[in-house]
Amino acid sequence: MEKNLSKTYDPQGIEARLYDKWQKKKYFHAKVDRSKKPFTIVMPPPNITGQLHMGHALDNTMQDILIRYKRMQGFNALWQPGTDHASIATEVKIIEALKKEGIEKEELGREKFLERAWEWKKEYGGRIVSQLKKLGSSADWDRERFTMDEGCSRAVEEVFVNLYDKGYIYKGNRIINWCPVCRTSISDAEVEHVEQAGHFWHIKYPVVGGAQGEGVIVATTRPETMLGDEALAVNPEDDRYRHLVGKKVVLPLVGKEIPVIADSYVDMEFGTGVVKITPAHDPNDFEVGRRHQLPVTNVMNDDATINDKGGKYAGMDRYEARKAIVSDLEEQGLLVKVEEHTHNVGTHDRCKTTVEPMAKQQWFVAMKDLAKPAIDALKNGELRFVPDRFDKIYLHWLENIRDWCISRQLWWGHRIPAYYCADCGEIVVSKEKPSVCPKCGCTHLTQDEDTLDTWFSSALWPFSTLGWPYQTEDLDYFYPTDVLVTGYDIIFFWVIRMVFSGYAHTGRAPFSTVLIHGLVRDSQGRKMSKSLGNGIDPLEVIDKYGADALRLTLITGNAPGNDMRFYWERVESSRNFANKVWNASRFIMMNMKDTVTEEAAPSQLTDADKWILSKVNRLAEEVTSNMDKFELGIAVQKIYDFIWEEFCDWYIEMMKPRLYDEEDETKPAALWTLKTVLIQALKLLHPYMPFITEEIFCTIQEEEESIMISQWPKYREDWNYPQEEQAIETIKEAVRGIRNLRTGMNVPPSKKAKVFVVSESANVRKIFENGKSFFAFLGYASEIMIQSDTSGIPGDAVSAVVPNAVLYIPLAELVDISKERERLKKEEERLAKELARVNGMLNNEKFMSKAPAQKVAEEKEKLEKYTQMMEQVKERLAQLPG
RNA sequence: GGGGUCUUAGCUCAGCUGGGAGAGCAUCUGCCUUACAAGCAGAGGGUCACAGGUUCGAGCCCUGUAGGCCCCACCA
Repeated sequence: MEKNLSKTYDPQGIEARLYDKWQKKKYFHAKVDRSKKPFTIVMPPPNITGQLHMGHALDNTMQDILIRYKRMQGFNALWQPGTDHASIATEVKIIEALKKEGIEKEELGREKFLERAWEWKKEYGGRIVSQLKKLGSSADWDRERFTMDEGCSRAVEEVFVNLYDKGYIYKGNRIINWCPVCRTSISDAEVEHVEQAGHFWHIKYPVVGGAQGEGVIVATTRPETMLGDEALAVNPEDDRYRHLVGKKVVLPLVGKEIPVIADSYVDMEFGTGVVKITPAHDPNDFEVGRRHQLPVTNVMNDDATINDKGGKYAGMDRYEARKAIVSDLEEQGLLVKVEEHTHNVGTHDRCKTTVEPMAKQQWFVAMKDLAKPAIDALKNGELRFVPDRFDKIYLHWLENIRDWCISRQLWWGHRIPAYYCADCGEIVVSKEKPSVCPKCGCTHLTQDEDTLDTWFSSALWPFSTLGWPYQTEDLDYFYPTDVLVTGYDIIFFWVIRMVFSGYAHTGRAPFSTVLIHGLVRDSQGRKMSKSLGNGIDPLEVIDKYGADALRLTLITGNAPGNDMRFYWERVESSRNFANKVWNASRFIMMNMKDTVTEEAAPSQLTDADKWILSKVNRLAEEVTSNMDKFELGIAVQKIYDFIWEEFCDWYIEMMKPRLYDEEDETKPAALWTLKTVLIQALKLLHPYMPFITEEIFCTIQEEEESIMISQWPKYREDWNYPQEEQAIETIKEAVRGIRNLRTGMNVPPSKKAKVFVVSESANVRKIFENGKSFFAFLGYASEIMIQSDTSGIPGDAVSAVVPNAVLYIPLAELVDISKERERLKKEEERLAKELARVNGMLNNEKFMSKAPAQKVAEEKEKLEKYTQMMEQVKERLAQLPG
């Protein structure tokens, strides 16, 4: 079965072919099967507007690793994929496209606009899905869903009506965050606070009936809002202003009289201790206004220009108005002073526009009660974050949660299922449009114009995709899901909302573990962004180096929840590893030829075979344990090290003499071991590097269909060979000793030399005897002499001391006695240090009485080993002439 | 204002429940040894930010300090 493979691994072509095969074979598809345990992950639905970026690549690689791992472990693994309609992002794209055609959204009309949006979705919505496939994602595409498909929309209606009926959804006039550019309300989670340099304007409000020039000084950062002032407030404890409470002041420029009120909200220490109260444009003022029954006067239009309540300022943009107002105040002598002031300004996270708090009629979800089970979930262990430091972030947000503004003044999205009666004003919330008004019986009903926050539908994703609100088999079997993988940046937007929605509508947490990852940054640590132009396209990386290399790069050396930097050099080194795996496999297959390699009996295996079997056995155990703890980076590092160092650099090299010798009786055992260990390693590597492992597996294992449905390696007690492991480690040390000597003397590998191994231990001599052939090969030896004493060894040989043995290489013409002494002295020094440390511990009574017995035993063993080596070094030094 | 996190080799980072610090890249030396030069064999390089504490033992746990980053927050 000789195989011809190219000299380097070329992912191009292989990846597409294998992915097609997997899809055709339906390996990704999960069906309800009560005989198997389910393992479910829902994919965070990427926006239909999106293009694959590094964040997606990392997020989906992690999910694919977990899914492939569980699938191989025999779980019925479902990775539920789909896309998000992304209301505002998509709407903006459509508007842009229309603009290019010279069409305004409004003139097109709602219906036509939505047609355009669906067309757009049809054309571009699948783009990111095909990109995810390039990454190797083994999601169940047969189950692909869309947040606005029929089922998900049905779930949205169900939830809305349900929460409304229970009183959790209400409509009200409250302060919301308004984006004047997007012309829609946004939720608190979408507001980003950015520090900005501004001014603190001190304005004098004349007291009604007061003396000439008497006034109250108020400091504000936003003078334009004074047009909507309804009061001035002072702290009730503030002696400076006590006499003013109950009096009236004149609102400058407007001329209307407003009261001075006392409210403990006012901080006496800050500013002048007097606050202007603008109920319509500040959340605090809104609350104060409510307590004091103040009117709510909205002075702005939706584009943040001043409205007709603003008198002469009407029509001006808010910043123009600010300038005009300040200059008018100055003219009237009411501007007392201006200070520099930096403060945090709320901006819309997607367009960076400064949001305008405004009182408006909107729909809200009352959060307090709904948040409770989500808080308890963490405390009673139904839900956990990995890493657990995100617990606090989650809890803090939930414990301070405010009602969620869910209505958006957009067209693309789930339209709010509320209907208004034109005749009597009745509001009907219903899944179906009512034909008549239940109150007055008329037929003049119109649906609410607004749509829902995009996160309202994605909050239902873990169960809406499985059939909810219907009690489907899928829902019953696959829900609740197991792990949710996402970045820390969307805990507030999505994770929290899924959790409380899960409890509210299914009575359970939608998943038990949230695995959090960080951001992929550029090589300078900056966030990758379109505006900076520093983004690296994962598809470009895949084209150049392959999906496996990209995946390995994203997972290696990265701890959960931590950000990472992207370096091309790291992709290169991942690619190099792929190549290493490729060539090791190629080498093994080249040597297999027609040899039938049946399972070798333990008696046929050499020490080296048992050593590597034992190693791969423990590797499987450790990797499994790491993966169960979501330590993907640690797991893959171990696989990498095993394959490259133990398997390639040592084991394959050890095997070469056996493979090259046609007469060698142990050759079949060697081939069997090579193949077996390779396959074990490939399986462990498969979740991380699915393509290359599949390609090799299918070439070497013709009888098996695919590595992705093969069985995950399990620890086997019969592959545990501690003694053989020890034996090979001894020889490895000897090989290193020889190589060090030779390098020190600049002896090229082509110059072979005789090597003497001297040991008083019959056991050690036996170990070397057993490993003689590869020991000679690895140590560039022309001949190996194993003996119990130094008889016959030339006096001018160089030597190296290893545990329980001394090696001698007679290289008369190259030996430099002074260098030899220097080397030995150095070794003596090192051993002395080690001995001092070990003795220190063992002579420490407290250590002896308190340290665990195993640790004490370990140290005693070391003492023995070092003492023995020290003796050898001293003896050797004494032998040296001069 | 509150919270989190980081500070480990020249660079970027690992280091899982405390038991004598690792990787990749970079640097230096020698090798085209019939799987791999995208490779092999070696080497150098770290007071684990600083100061205390707990412990037989601390990169790891506790307290404080300094600096960086992030998140949350209704001082106008």
